Amino acid sequence: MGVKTNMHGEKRLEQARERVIDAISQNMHLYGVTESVGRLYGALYFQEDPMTLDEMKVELGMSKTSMSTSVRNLVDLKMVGKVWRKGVRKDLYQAEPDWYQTFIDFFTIKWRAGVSINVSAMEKSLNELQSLINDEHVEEHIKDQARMDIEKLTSALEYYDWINRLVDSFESKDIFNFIPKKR
Amino acid sequence: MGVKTNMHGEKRLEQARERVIDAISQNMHLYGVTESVGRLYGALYFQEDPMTLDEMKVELGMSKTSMSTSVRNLVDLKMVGKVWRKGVRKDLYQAEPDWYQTFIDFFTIKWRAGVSINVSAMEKSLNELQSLINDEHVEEHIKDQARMDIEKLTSALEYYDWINRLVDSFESKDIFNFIPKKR
DNA sequence: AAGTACGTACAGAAAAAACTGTACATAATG
DNA sequence: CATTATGTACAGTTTTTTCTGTACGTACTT
Repeated sequence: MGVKTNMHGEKRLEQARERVIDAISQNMHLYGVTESVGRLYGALYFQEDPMTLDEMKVELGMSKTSMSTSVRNLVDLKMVGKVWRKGVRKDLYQAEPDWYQTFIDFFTIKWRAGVSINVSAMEKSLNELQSLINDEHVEEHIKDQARMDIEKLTSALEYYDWINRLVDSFESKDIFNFIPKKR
Repeated sequence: MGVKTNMHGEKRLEQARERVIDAISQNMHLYGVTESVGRLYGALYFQEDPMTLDEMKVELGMSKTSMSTSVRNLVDLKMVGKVWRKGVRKDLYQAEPDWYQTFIDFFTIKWRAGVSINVSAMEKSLNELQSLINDEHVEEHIKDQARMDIEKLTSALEYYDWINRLVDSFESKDIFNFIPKKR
C-alpha cells in the first residue's frame, strides 16, 4: 500500500508544490539569485491570491525585513509585480504568470547591463590603444601588442552588437517568429 | 599636457587592458561567476600565449590552489581550454577566443541544467497531483487547487520546451540565420 | 491631532563562500 | 629506483553575503 496515497490531501498538495518550488529556486540560484528569493518567487507562483509581506513572512518563516528586500529584488527583475486592491492597506505582490515574459525581462535586464558596462570600457581602451600606436615614443613591441588588443576588442564589440540585436528580438517578441511558442 | 601620454608605453597598455578585464569580470559576475574567476578569464583573454598555473598565480597574486579551482571552473564552462605543447610539462590553458561560441556554450550548459532540474521535478509533481484528483477521499477544495496547479505546471513545461528549442538553435548555430553575426 | 499600521534603513549577528597553506597522490626525470 | 615537479583535496581562516531586530519615517485612521 502506497504511503503517499494515505496522506492527507492537503499535505500531498503541499509536497508536490514544495518539490517544484525547490527546483525553481535551485534554478534561479544558477543565475545569481539567492535561494531564499527563489523560494519566495515559488511561493508567490503557487499562491492564487497576491500576498502581503506578513503572509510571506509566515509562509517562509523569515523576518519581515527579509521579505521586504527579497520582494524588491523580484520586482526589480520584473518577476513579481505590486498590485492594488480596494480597501487593502498593505502592499500586495503577485508573481508574473507568463514565464516567457519573465525570461525576456530577466535576460534583457542582465544582458543590456552587461553589454553597456563592457562596451564603454572597451571603447575607452580602444581609444587609448590607438593613441599609443600613434605615439612615436612608444616601443615597437608594445605597439604590436596594442595592435593585437585592438583586433580583439574590435571583434568583441562586434559580438556585443550581436547580443544587442538578439535582445532586441526578445523585446520585440520577434524571437517567437523564429522559435514559436508551441510546436 | 596629458598625464597619460607621458606614461611609459607598457603601463598605458596595461591600464587599457585592466579596464577591460574589470568590465569583463563585472559582467561575468552578473551570471554567477566569481569576480576572481572573471579576472582570470580576462587575463587569459589578453595573453597571447597559453598560461600555466604558476603564471596565473603571479599575474593575479593569488594562491596556486585558487588558480587550479578557478581555471577548472572556466574549463567546465568551456570558456577556457587546456592545450598541449611539446616539451612543456605543466598544464597550459588558453581562453576560447570566439565569444559567440563562448556565449553559446555558457548558456547551453546553464539552461540545459536548469531545464532538466525543473522538468523532472514538475513531471513528478504533475503525476502526484493527477492521482490526488483521482482519489475520491480527497476534499473537493484541495482538488480545485490541484487542478489549478496542474494547469500552471503544464504551461511551465511548455515554456521549458521552448527554452530547449531555443538552446537547440544556439547549438546548431541556426540562431545566426535569424540574427546574423554582422549586419 | 493623536494614535496606529506599515514598510524599510541600518547595524550587528549568523551563515555561506572564497581563499590559502599543507599534505599528498601521480607522473615525469635522472 | 630515488628524486623532483606538478596539480589538487582538504581543513582552517578570512572575507562576503544574507538575515534579523530595532528604530524610524510616512501615511492612514479615528
